[in-house]
Amino acid sequence: MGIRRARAAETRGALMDAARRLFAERGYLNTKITDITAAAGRSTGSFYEHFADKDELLREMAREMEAQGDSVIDTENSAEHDLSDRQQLRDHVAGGWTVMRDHLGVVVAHLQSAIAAPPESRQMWRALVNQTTEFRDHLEYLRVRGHPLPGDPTVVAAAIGAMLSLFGYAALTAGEPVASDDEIVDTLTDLLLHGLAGPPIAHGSESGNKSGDEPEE
Amino acid sequence: MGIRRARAAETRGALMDAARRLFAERGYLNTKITDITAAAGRSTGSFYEHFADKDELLREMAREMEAQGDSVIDTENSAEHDLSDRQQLRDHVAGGWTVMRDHLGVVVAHLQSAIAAPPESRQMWRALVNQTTEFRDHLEYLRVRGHPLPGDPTVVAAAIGAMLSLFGYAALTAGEPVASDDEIVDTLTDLLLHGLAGPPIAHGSESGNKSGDEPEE
DNA sequence: GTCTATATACCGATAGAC
DNA sequence: GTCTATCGGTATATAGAC
Repeated sequence: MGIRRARAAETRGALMDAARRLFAERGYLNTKITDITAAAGRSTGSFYEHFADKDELLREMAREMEAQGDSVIDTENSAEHDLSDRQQLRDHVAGGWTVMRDHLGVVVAHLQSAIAAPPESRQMWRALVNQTTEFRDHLEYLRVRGHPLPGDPTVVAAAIGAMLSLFGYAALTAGEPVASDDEIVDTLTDLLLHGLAGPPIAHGSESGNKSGDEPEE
Repeated sequence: MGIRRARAAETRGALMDAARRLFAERGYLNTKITDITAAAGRSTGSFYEHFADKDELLREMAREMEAQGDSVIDTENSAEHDLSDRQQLRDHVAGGWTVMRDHLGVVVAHLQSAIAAPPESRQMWRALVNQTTEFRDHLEYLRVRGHPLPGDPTVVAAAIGAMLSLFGYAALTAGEPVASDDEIVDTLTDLLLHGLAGPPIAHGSESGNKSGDEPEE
């Protein structure tokens, strides 16, 4: 491999690394292309040798993320998942949470990009549905087996995706941690599994929750 | 009342009406001040006689909305609400849904504005917490009475707020209705009340009704 | 491929006539 | 208060030297 190509790949990588960091800090919309090149120690013009625009850069970052084996919600295709089983549901929630943590820049950028689009483009609904196809399949699997669902699987999946996306965005950019990762995953899992009514009373397990953390205003 | 003042109020109203429509269609971020003035049939400079900038216009729209008696989530201060009661929970969900429908422009603008801000500003988390203070209070009321919650009331309320905000945004801008309003409200209510596990086999409230509803096999 | 310099476009905001 | 005209700042994208 020639030196030129190595240098090129290096620049490309430097740009993407810088973008990841800046997107997580300042966000996608507020990060200018000159910010990225400056942070990467390259010139403005160099950017366009590798990407057509900021949007293509984001798509490349998403491609790379998924190539690493992570996806936005979950990747398991087994489809034989029982989301009414706490452990399996928790695995899904935890998986999504981890992805958001580890790829905060990409996730932030995606959400900002989708919501900055004109509402009439319907982009947000499409994004939500696309993000949750696996989840919807699992719900349909449940329904086929006679399990009662709160509503149409697509709608339920989208609602859950909306919760995870926006809550994740808010909590992971909140500065001080809202709670520990485990607490959050447990909370979201229990909320999604049994709702506010709580689990059927077998032995009235106390809601052993106590996070002395009070996020103010 | 002088003609000048009437004309001024008229302009102000025309600008706000145009903004409401444009925000709902094109969104807050994509609507330029000149778009608003053009749609209102006024000149660019006229805008600044009534509002310092687009942000102040939005705040005024929000003020007007709340002055009409609606708020983003709910306005009942009774605080003696039992969110584990389906009817009361449904009323809250339906209330929030109706507000989003009737003030789509303001709601769209608020969400876009909050999520377009730099993540480091922590604005989204603050917005979520502020939007759901009432809800959180109701949850704390539940907890005090010994009802088990999925987690910290602030976190649970924020998660629910995130779901309603983003799902509402997506569904109400999806073009063709995702489902009827009643279906959506019912679905969200049931999801939030009993989760994916579903209600204990014979739908009782939280009473000692024997549960044991777990999908077989 | 990378750089510097710049064209282009756009939008927010203001000045000043009426 | 409303208008027309314009300034000033800023970001994208390109041109052309190296």
